[in-house]
Amino acid sequence: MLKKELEKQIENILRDIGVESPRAELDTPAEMSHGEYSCNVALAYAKVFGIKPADLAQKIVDALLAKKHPHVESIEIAGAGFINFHLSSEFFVKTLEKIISEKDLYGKNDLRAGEKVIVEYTDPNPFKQFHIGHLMSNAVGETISRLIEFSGAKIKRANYQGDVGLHVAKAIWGMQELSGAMPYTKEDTLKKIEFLGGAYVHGSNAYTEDESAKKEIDALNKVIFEKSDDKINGLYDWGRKVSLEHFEDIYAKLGTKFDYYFFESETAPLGMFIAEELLAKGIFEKSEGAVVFKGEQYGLHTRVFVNSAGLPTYETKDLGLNKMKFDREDFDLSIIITANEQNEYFKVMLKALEFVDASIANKTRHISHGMLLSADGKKMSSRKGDVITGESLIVDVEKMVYEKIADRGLSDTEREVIMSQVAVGAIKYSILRQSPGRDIIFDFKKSLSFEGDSGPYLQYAHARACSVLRKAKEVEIVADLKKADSTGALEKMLIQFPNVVVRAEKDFAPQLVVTYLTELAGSFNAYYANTPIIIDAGDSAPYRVALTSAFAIVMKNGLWLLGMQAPERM
RNA sequence: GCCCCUGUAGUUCAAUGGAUAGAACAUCGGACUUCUAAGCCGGUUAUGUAGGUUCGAUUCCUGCCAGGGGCACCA
Repeated sequence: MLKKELEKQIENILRDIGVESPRAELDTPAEMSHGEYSCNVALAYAKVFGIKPADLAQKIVDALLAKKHPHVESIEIAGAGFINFHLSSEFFVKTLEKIISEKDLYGKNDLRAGEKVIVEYTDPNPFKQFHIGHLMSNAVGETISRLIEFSGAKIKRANYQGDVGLHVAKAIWGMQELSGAMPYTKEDTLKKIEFLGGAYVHGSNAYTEDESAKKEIDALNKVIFEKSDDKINGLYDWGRKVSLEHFEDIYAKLGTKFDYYFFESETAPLGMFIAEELLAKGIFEKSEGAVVFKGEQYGLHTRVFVNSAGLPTYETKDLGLNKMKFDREDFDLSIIITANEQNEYFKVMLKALEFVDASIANKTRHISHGMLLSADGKKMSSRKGDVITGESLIVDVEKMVYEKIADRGLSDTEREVIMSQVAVGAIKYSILRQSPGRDIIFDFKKSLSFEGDSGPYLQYAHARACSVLRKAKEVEIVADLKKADSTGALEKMLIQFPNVVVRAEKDFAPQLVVTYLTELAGSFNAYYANTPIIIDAGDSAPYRVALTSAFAIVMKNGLWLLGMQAPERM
């Protein structure tokens, strides 16, 4: 890699003039006129020599020029003492060649070669609705999985679902109350899901509003956990199955394929075993009839691991879950993605996990996504039933896309496929455009807008490029990089892709990919609007077609990283 | 009360300690006999506050102000 070679060269020069273990890092300047790479070592080390940064920069540049790298066109000193590198047109042509020959592989790196990583995300609960929060977890988790995969690791996608616990008791209590309205087996999934959702809301409201219902639900929770009543078991099996089948439909649409499914009903027994061990060791203690972990001694807070009824809480199940993951495979890294409201909780749970197995705890990392707030800044809640389900959101956006592409001359099947791809792209973009962990103000109208900064903007640029490539084929123009135009903004953007991927992967920052692709699409759109690519392009046509092809590849790879499809027409 | 997170343009968001803080929406104004106008070109507007560290701070540290989340048997 050119970047590393240049960094090494600069470090050697610094060492020659007396800097001990120097570190030189090339940056990508925000301003294109500053070249493709810039270096700030002169500013950092000027004080060591007691000279002006510009003078030190000159020294370094002289040494660099004495052994000039063949891919460097020119080196200049700018600003307070930045060293800016302008790369040669041969370098750009070579990179474009590389993009076209590597195709889907372009932009990959080997930072995590040989590693095994597990990412847990989405985590919807059977008996409850799949709401927009799950959509967010899925979008973030899928893109982080793909970034890690693109860095050479073997990735396993895991989904952890709460099939036991108080929410199940609330739902089953509600099912019994509303049993008259229970859909027949033949009726479609949506009806069943609606019924389940309603049952949960009913049970949840009763739990807070009606003291005797609360007692019944608490008792039911124990019955469910012990599987001691056949009739309840029947309701349980029905609800669980309906939920899980529904979830699979959504995963398919979102483009996620899970390798492992974990259920709380499985993690609870292992968790209980662990909790008892920790209690015996004195790490956990009894308090008011419950088993608790006092986090205060580590600057955290106390949490209940086994409640006074003797049932495991989420805390204990999580201990079992994280142990169980490492029983499956020996992972180098385990990532858990949840909403940011669980940040403090995870600190406590991970602290407790240290006492179970320190190496597992050290390899486990919690990443949070933000909460979805409605336009008035309030939290959307599933307990009150005013939730927007994942499904309804996707369907609403799909309808809009369907209308929009009515006059594109597409077949019905094409139209349906594109509708879904663009709708999912629009939703994922609105989630991934900002840094994960921050709340998202979800304004329906804006999030569903296809103008400007949006998923469809990226997909549209890609579809246009594909359209150009189809045209090129039609008029028999073969891509060829020999007759290069002068290097422009589009070429400069294209060669940055691998650097962006590395940064995004290191920081788990998908928004960097989003921002980059948005700028890249802008570059292509401007190029497209101002440059004849085929018609009236004369001798330049083969190069311009090749450039268009390189753009389409990078855009497609970038969209893949974000978990979005790249339709060839729309 | 204690702990954590966040304050950037009218609004929604970007910005690995670096150069003139970058987009989009909104708004106003342009271009089109051409390969997809979900597009292109141009105008206007921002780092909560007071200090500190640094050659250099939106970024790191401290105080204050404002908003959000968490803090015992939900997940």
